[in-house]
Amino acid sequence: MPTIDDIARLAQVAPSTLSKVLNHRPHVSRETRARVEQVIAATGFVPSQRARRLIAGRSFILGLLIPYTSDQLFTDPHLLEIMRGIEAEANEREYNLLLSTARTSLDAASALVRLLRSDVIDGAIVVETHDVRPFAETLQQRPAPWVVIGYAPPGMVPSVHADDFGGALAATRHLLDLGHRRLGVISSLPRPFALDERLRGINAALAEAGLRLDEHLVATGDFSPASGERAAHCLLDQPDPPTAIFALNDRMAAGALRAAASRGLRIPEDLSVVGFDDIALASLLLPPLTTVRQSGYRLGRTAASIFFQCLDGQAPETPAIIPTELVARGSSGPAPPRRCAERGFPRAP
Amino acid sequence: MPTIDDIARLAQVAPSTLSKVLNHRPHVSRETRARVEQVIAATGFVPSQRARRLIAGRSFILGLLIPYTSDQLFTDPHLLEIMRGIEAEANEREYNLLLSTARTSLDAASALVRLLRSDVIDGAIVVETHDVRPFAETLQQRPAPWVVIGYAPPGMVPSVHADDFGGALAATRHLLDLGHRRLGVISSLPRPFALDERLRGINAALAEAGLRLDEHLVATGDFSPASGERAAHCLLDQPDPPTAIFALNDRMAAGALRAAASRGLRIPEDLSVVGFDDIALASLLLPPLTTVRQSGYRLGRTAASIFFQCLDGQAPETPAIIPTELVARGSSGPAPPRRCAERGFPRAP
DNA sequence: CTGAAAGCGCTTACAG
DNA sequence: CTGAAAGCGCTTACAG
Repeated sequence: MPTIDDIARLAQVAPSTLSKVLNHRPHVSRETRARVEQVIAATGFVPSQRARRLIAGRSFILGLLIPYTSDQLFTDPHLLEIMRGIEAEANEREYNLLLSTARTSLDAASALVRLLRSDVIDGAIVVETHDVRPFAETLQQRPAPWVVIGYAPPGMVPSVHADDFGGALAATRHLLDLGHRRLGVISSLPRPFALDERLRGINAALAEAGLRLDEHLVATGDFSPASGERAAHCLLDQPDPPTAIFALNDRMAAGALRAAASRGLRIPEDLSVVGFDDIALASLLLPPLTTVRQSGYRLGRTAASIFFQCLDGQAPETPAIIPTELVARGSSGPAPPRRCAERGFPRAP
Repeated sequence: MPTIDDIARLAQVAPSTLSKVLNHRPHVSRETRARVEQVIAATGFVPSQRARRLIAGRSFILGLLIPYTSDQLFTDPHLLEIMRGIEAEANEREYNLLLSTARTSLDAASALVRLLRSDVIDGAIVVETHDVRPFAETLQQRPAPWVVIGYAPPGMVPSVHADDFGGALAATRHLLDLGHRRLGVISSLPRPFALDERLRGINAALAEAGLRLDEHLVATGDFSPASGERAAHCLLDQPDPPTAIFALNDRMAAGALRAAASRGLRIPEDLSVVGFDDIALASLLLPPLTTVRQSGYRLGRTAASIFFQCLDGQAPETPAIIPTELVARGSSGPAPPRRCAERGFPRAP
């Protein structure tokens, strides 16, 4: 690989002059600049980032830290959209994206500190669905700009998250508009902040209608379809079962559809089912799942934008909240006239 | 951040001696080493990678290039498994992973050359489902080790791919064992190499049974569920329709299930459906989809391992072929006794 | 064994 | 405007 000295010799200037041209700095005569630019173009010379970084005192690399606790995250195509969003923004700043995954948040946090210490990256975006405090604590060893995609305690770190509250509010209103009055919910334990927000949204919508959530109608899963199936059975086994089930993620909603099918319940005639996330699966289920969509791309892009604001020494106001959108499909419909002994009638397999 | 000079002063040695300790080099007395190591531990000093890279003449960063033509790839959770596999291997070599996506192969190829030219990365793994030649040509501008996950012309570049042939062979044998004799296939146009291989596998299995693929029973989609649905209808509209449909990816298989449902065909009693990939969706469909699983993690890990062999100057024998596995689920069953006017009987909505 | 010097490929003040 | 010198933070021969 040719160095700046080689090219400078070719262009018959000093390396320092070549450097000025390379960086579009003033104090170079028109003619010199033209000649040098021509040589650069002819040779296709690109200065070594390695040397540049040493001088700049930074790496121009943004870390993306992904703990994948319970590998749930990694079955989530959403993440790829987030990456694309981050990359789009990073490219504009001539930053590259470094990927680091880890099994737990603690592993991710220590990987992050190592990357910062050895100055491989200038800072990071952390995708954290659970608790950002391990990161905050570990990062005290080596402070650097970082941004969380997810929920963080106020003032701890800049963050971006989807409008989980608003999405759940819209979905619940949708069911209320369809005449549903008994709403079952499939939540999870432990419950990430995002699900707290979704539950808040549900409660707010119910309150608007003068209703409140029957705590017997809140079942618990672990985000997996199988757990959603079990939870749906629990709900439908109640003496006064719900006419609609709102599963707080799509995968559990898929399980709920399956539970309904095994009981011979028609969707949406006998039971409405709503999910959250709008994963690729959602539109492929039979019937297609009504759900709440969030834009991973915008989450990523916004997170990166905030990161660069921090890097520039600004203190952006966060959390930034990315809108969500109700996508009404075939799995939700008018509430059945009377819910009673309709469930459980058998059907040819 | 403290530099090696700071720490050397603290430990009362020359920077060059500190460097030796840091890199576990000989010719340091036992006592000096002990003292220096203690200071390093106490200060938590980690040498700057930036300076190291300048000297080493390499970046210790491996690029991962992902063209996402038709964004099909990006709805594929598979990709995340590939990343994890690559990262696992890279970590052992103390390499970091740089992510670069691009809309087309050409964009990706030019991004790759730019990354190489500015010595941000030492080489790359390219996920290419279509044609690697644009990469090969562009890379002549700046040769570097690179490995393809996908199919490549022999001798052009080291590559890794799944055993598409074997997977399709196993799936077809499975259907033949169940008594199916008229097999419909949903393929695509244009057809990536992987699908050619899957078709080869189908033909090989049919040949074993003294059969051959009826070309009227090969329909064409574009990998999307909607296209699979259309293609399935075409197949089922034939005068002598198939008793089993092998869609060459899971998303089209999901479409085929939907087509069957809309015609009132029971799965698998009236029609068997088999997919390929085993995406998360597959086990959630009703009935769960019989399909062929490939391990993204192993693909990634193997690709990285081959990359490092290249980096070490070896010439690994490739393509490496990662096994696939038939996953028999509920969507495939014994062939119906006689296929004739069974299709199309209506059903309560 | 230990340390002073040179150098990796650039950029940044600073003279001329 | 132009270029010689110093320096970013390390490592690598090379003396001592």
